Formats: sequence, C-alpha cells, structure tokens
Amino acid sequence: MDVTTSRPQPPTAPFVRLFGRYLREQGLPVTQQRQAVAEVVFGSDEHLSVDDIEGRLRAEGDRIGKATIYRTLDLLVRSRLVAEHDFGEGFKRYEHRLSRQPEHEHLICTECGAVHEFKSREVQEIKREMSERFGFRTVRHKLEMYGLCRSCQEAGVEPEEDGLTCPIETI
Amino acid sequence: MDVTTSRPQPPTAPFVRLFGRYLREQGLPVTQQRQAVAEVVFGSDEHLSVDDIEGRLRAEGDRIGKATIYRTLDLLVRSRLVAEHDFGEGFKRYEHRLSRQPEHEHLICTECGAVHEFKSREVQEIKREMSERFGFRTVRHKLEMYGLCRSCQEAGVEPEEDGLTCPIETI
DNA sequence: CTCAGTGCAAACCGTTTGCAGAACG
DNA sequence: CGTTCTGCAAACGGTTTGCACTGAG
Repeated sequence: MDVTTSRPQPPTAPFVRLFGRYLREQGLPVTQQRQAVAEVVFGSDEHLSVDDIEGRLRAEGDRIGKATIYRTLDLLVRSRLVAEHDFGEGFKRYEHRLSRQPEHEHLICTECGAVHEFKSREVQEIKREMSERFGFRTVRHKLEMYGLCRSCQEAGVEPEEDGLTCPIETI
Repeated sequence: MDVTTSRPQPPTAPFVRLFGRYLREQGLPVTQQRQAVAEVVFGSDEHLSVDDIEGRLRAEGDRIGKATIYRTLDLLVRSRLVAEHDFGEGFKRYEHRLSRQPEHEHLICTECGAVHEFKSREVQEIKREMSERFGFRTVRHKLEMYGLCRSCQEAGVEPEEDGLTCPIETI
C-alpha cells in the first residue's frame, strides 16, 4: 500500500506511535497485531463495532483473532486514546479521541443508525450543580439523545408510539 | 401477609391495576404472574435487576421463572409504566415511573453503586438546540453522571487514574 | 531465551426462544 | 374450548478465558 498517495484522513502513524509509547510505558510488547488494530481505529472517524474492525483488518489482508481485537481495544481504552460506547445495540462501539474534540455527546438516529457528535456546555454546568447540591464528584458522564435525524424525518418516518392510553405526565 | 398494616410506600395495588388495564387494552391476559412481578416493581423505588425481582418474589413465596419475569418486564416497559436502564454493569435495571418525577437523570456512584436521581432543565434546552441546529427530533435521551458520591469521598476513595503520561486535552 | 501475546475453541452470562402442559377469558 | 401464558431447558450472541504455540525484547 502506497503511503504517499492521498488519504482521506490525516495520517494515522503518529497516533499508532502514541499507542506504542503507552505500551512501552506499561512495559508491554508493541506487537504487529496491536499496531494493526490501532491503525484501523485511528484511521476511521466512525463508531466502530468489533465486527467492523475485524472486517477492515481482513480487507487489508490481516487475519487477527477476535480475542486479540478485544484485548487490544481494552488497552486502547485504558490508554485513554479510544472511547468505548454502548448505544444499546447489544454490542459496544469504539471511537478514537485524537484530532477532534475529545469530549462530546452523541445524537443517535434510531431509524438509520447515524451518529452525530455535538458539544454541550450545559454538561459542565450540570457537573458543577451536582457537586454543589449533592457533593457528587463526577468522573465521567454519558449524554445521548435518541430520535430521528433530519433525513429520516424528511423521508416520512414517524416516531412510534405505545403505552397506556392514559399517558403518564412527562417532563 | 396483613395488607392493613403500615407500609413504607404508597399502596401498589392501583398501579398494578393500571398495568392490568394496559394488558386488557392490548387484549392480553392478566395473569397472576404478571401481577406479582408488577407488584414487586411498583413496590420498590430502587433500580431493580432481574435477580433482585426474582429474589423478592421468592421471598414472598412466589416461584416465577426468569423467562416470565423478562417477558413481563418487556410488557411493563412497553406500557411506559416502567423504565429500563443499563448502567454498564452487564445487566439491565428497572424502575417504575409512577408517583415521582417520571423524567429524571441519574447520578451513579462507581464505588458503592448508589443511584441518585435528579431533574435537569438543561436537557430540555439541549433538545431544543439539537432541533434548531441539526433538525434532530429527540424522542428519548440518556444522561448519566458517573463518579463518587459524597460518602465514598468522605471514606477516602479516590477516582483511579490511568492513560498515557502525556494526557489528551480534556474540555 | 524468557515472558507475554496470539489464536482457537470453549466457557461465560444475561437474555431469548421452543415447546409441552397450565390458565385466562 | 381455543388462545395465550408459563416453566423448563436449550439456544443465542457478544465478550472473556484457558491453553498450547508464536513472537517481541
């Protein structure tokens, strides 16, 4: 593969090297499998499932066992270079935290599965309030909005209703 | 068991009847197992796991199969009388939505597992913004703050650190 | 060389499903 | 009485783990 040809994303090599540095700091071997998994994760701006990662590795000719992928993702998450997400699909997704806003929230379209990221200053406010009011020290948080993205609404999809005919008051 | 003795919580019977009404509306049988599960869920203000529910049923002499509990919880969630949560523990938790604020967010202590509820007006603001800026129509959301509750901090617990020595900038 | 990593397959574990017998309406 | 439910046990599926072999340092 010609590294000099144009790439859609910034080069991933420096990020992979950063992961290598983390491994060395921890006294762990920098293996080619670990580098290959890191390359895939840092080379995409999507929220990848383990199957996605396995597929992309295979597409590049790498045949890496799922167990190794899981073990490597564990290291990537521990290094704080990668974030793990559970969007309630029954499996986890992974996204790297480099070269874009490391802290962001998610908009998830329940129709087409599209994931959009956004920043929210309100969350900082909430953290402060929780500290003041309850003495709670927030270490991490999760803010996800589930609904319909613009294009699914324009395609005529409606959010499905259910529940008791006499609804519980909401808000 | 004497129903006339004092109870810690408001009586659950009306809530169970509400569930019965939902079942009838849907043309589904109101079985004693379904009522027993509903009784347990409406009778607690905690976030119960399936094992919790099974245990409480057994404590009252009811022996109901896990499959039935799962199937009944599915109905309770569909009726909108009960909310399902995944706090990343590897299993789900359930909480009824009656006689307290039906919409609220969660504070989860990663040390002792305590769950505290709070209301956030900021979330409404975020919904509005997402609609304006991205045309996203929010149907539901998830806001969870993970960290240390006051008592765990007072007990001297510190949030554990990890990651690369040169940290990625955070907020 | 030695210790940790890898790959495979089996184990795990919460949840779901198929099916014979029991209940609801 | 027919239709749906229940309970059991087996199946499921994402993830984890045990172990013999390979590879990094």
